[in-house]
Amino acid sequence: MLDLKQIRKNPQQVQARLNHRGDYDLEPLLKLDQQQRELETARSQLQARSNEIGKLVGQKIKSGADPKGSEVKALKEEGNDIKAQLSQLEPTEKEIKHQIESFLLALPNLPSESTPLGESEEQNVEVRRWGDEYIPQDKAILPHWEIGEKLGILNFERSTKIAQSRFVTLIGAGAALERALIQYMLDRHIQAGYTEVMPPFLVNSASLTGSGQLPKFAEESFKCDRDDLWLSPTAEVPVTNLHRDEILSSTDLPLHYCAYTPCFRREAGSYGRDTRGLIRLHQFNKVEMYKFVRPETSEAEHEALVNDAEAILQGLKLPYRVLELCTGDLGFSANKTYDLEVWLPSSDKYREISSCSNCGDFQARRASIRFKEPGVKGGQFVHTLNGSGLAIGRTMAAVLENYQQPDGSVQVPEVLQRYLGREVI
RNA sequence: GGAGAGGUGGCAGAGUGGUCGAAUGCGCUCGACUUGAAAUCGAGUGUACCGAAAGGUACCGUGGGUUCGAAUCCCACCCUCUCCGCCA
Repeated sequence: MLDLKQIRKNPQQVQARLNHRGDYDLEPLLKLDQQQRELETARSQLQARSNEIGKLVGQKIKSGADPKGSEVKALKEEGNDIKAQLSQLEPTEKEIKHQIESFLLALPNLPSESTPLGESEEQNVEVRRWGDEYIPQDKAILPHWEIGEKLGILNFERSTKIAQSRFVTLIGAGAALERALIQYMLDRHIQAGYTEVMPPFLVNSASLTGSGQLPKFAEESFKCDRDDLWLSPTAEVPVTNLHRDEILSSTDLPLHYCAYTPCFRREAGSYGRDTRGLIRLHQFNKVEMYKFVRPETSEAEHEALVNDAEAILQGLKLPYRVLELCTGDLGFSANKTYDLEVWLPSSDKYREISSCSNCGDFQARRASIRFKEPGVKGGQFVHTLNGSGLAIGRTMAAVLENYQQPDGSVQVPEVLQRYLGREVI
């Protein structure tokens, strides 16, 4: 959520930065804000008098005045009069406040100053590449779903029977490989100082609002309708809300978490895209990294976060590149994002496997997560960062494709061998 | 699902119609004492909004209602805990 005070103070500047992201008009918000403040002034003056009357009546009666006498009666009448006026003002003000709130909740984060300008992914900027030497040279490369089905470790067809399309069942070595990837990633991040958490996979509406998925992206998540619970689309949601409505001590910061969770996404509007394989499923596993940090450290923490995600790909010897997203491609809550794209030889291109975002104080404002310096009055919002480290299904796809052998088998990456207990699948 | 208890400041916990934004304790901050620390003593210590300031307003789970006046009374809802049932 953006800071209303900042918008009020520099409307043109905020508007200009929002324009880089899309079509947003702050005019209605500024009008509502103006109205709200006028109403608030009028209302609080009436309330002040009302409070005064309340006290006066109490005093008079206590000091022996006749509760039914004319003096007290006059005060009560004035009190009733004020109440009548307030009953006009209050609902109007409340309604306007709601409108302001809804408006603010629908505005995306402002891009950071350093984010490249652009309208779509075409304008994303490649920052670096790694692992060219590991790109397979073999021409007869099969897509991962064919490799998986041949080896009998992935089954899509039967999954439609169990659930729908866009689900997969992992079998035998496939299931084991998935587990091995999860554990390898968690172990590596824990080693790097992240604290593992395993949160609830169902989250309530307040949590989704706190991290930025609601109200705008309700269509993206599966909902358990009778319970105000949703299937979490990413661990970012529960982990953000681990500290919702908290005032942390500055000595607790930074907080570095990692979490394995399944992720559930409706993928509404992506019909026809990536219909085969592990790339776009309604349910997938992911290991997520998440940081709560002091504002002045968030940029450095962001760079470190990307490096932590890269470390996994490097460990697995999977070729990848790092992109910085342009303003038009930035996610709703992010002010700056690096995407990691892994090499998928079957389609002869890089595909997103991790997204590492700095959200600044955007989520902290929504979820009310502050920190306080001991001995200093007042608190300030933390900065939050999140990054996939990594999406497991897509990593599996990359491993199957990059490690496939001419005989149809798949070499197990060295770092996974001790988890899997075998060298070849 | 059934029965009961309860939701108050960073935490614990008092408060059942008026000077209650809220006792007390803990914690925290500052000061005194001390070589230093502990202990002790003293002072201070919620959040948000409006305002240049003085100051004002709101907030005791949420939303309504009664009243001149509500943390306190009434209604509805939500949540948490305990016991029973069911269950991995």
